[in-house]
Amino acid sequence: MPSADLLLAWYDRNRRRMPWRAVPGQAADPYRVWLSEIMLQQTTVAAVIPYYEKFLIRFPTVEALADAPSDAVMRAWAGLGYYARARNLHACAKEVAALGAFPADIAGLRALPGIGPYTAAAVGSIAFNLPVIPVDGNVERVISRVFAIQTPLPAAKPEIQAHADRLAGPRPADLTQALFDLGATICTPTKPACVLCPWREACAAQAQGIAEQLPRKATKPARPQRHGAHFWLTDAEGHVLLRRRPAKGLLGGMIELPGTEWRATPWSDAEAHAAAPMPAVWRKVGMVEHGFTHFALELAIYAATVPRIEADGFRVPIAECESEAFPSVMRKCVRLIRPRSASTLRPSNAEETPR
DNA sequence: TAGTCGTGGAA
DNA sequence: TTTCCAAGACT
Repeated sequence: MPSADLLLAWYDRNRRRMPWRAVPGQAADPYRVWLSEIMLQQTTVAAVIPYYEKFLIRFPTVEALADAPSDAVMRAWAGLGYYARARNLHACAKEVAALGAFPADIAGLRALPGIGPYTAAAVGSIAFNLPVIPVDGNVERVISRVFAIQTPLPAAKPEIQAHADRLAGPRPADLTQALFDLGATICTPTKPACVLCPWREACAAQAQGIAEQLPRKATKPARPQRHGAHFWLTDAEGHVLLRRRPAKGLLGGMIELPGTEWRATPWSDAEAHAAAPMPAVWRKVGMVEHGFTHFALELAIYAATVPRIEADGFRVPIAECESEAFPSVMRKCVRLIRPRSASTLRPSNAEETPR
């Protein structure tokens, strides 16, 4: 059985500094812990930091976030991905503001939008010092190795959770962050630094020499290819036509150039012209490629200028479209047309212009 | 429960 | 180049 005290001693010597972490000895701010945990879902620390800093300046408290217009939240999140997180973040802030404070128990946290079993345990342990262990990718890897679990993921999750639960106990906030740090710096996916590991003596995988082969994972299906066409339509006054995507589903609530559906077969020029927002002399500008988690996307980009735009959507001055809530794939499309816009690729710091 | 849902950097 | 991966939630 691995020793929590051993891990905590290692943590006290090696704790990593991060913008959302409390200074040793001081209480953590539940708002900051929660905000960081939502952003860190399936997202690297490096990608999160600039967004976290920006959110904290723009929305210093959960009340400020709750009172902000939805479009301001989506713009601030644009580029970070998994946009349902931003919608749930805003909804959660409203509920917490109405409650007066974050719930200090697992059931109360779990009932909030965007907070699942992992995040409830993470916020519970880090912000409220509840004796629980959040099981994320790091903890899955550490537990799989320490106990030499051969069951492939995701089937092994219950087994891993059961082992993790038994580790809970002393200094919950530090123990949780110690496990994160161990997984991030020592017990890494490839080439784990077992020689430096505080749990080396207790690790079954290390004893068997199979640490790097764990955790085992079920093979994933191949990503299909999809195709679409999107349109850069400008008018004589220097406006461009944009659209807001449906509130739910892929890139829900985000802004896009008007376009076709994304299907398995490519769009011919004739098909694309027929699907354009309005008749015009369309010129093919180029192609944009983008990889999503479960499919690869190839977009043909067409451009045209007309005297007056008459189509569904809304028009914005071309120079101001940088501040729109574009997901990355759409920012790539815009960059194809306006190469200079690359400097504002991510994250957008432009002023908000509520509509 | 198995899919859906982004992104960019590392391997 | 392609694949893998990162502090998962929701349906």
